Amino acid sequence: MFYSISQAAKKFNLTTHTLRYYDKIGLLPTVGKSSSGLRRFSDNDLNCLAMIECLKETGLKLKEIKKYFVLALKGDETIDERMQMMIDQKSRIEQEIKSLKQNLKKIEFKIKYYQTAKNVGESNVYNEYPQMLAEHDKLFK
Amino acid sequence: MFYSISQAAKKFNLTTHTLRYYDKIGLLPTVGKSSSGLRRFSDNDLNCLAMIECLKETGLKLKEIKKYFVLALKGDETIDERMQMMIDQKSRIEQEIKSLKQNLKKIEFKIKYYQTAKNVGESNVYNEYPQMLAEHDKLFK
DNA sequence: ATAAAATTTAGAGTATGCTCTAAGTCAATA
DNA sequence: TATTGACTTAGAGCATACTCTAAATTTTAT
Repeated sequence: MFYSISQAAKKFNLTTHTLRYYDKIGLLPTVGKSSSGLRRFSDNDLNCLAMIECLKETGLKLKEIKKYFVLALKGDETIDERMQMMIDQKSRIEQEIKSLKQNLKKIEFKIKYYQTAKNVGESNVYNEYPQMLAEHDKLFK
Repeated sequence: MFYSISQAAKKFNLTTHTLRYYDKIGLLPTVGKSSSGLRRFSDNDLNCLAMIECLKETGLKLKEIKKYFVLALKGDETIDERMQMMIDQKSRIEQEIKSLKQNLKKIEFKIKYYQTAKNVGESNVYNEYPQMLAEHDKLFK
């Protein structure tokens, strides 16, 4: 089963422009062409796209993603290297989740701060509420 | 207490170039200048920088961060708007953490897949292990 | 057969966030 | 006093990831 570029784009909420751009930079090395030059996306190409989207969403640069697929194309002797890329990516994601959780706490404090400020009717809560100030310092310093 | 641009940069692991850039785009509206034109970062300015870093790390664009500080400068009548910005940002962060956790699972599957492939001594594990294929489909489709 | 819709290419343009350079000014020290 | 180092500005350049255009070709529908 083959898909046109717009069918493939639709499946991943991308534009055809984006898919052609990915092809151009070598991110889709297995996508074929029909006799008249139209791109034909196979099921395997769609699996690649799913992986591209996954890696993109976790912050991997397109250059790195390309490196991954180029390695995959080389065959079994690159398994170790590809596995190491995924292990590295795993720890980057874990670190990112950790960082987001910490920053979420700061944002939640800000919301609480604004609620207090609204109740008190003034925004200069820091001076009035030493306890809040202490909490602020703990979070932001 | 005041800090030079390089002292401020050091505290936040930024370059002086970056701080001047932030100043230029209006992200540091309260930073003053000495009589001879040198920037003077107050403790409050450093607090702003801490908030800028927090918002940056959670993916907010500099334009939005600027909007936040411009609102803060306007005073109490913008508290509601600023609080809404933080509430919106909170849900974006929560969504982002969710997405990262899902993608982490996919990466972890890939690692497991490579380990299996290594044990079996071939990379075409999908055909040999229908169970793994099913797991792959569940994660990637 | 023909018109409309989809595809192709090369290449230009855009948005974001820096990053660096050049030329000059200012402050501290030997 | 001279030099070193930090600072200033304007503005150019860079990396990433698209995004769009134009002109030509192909496919699909009537």
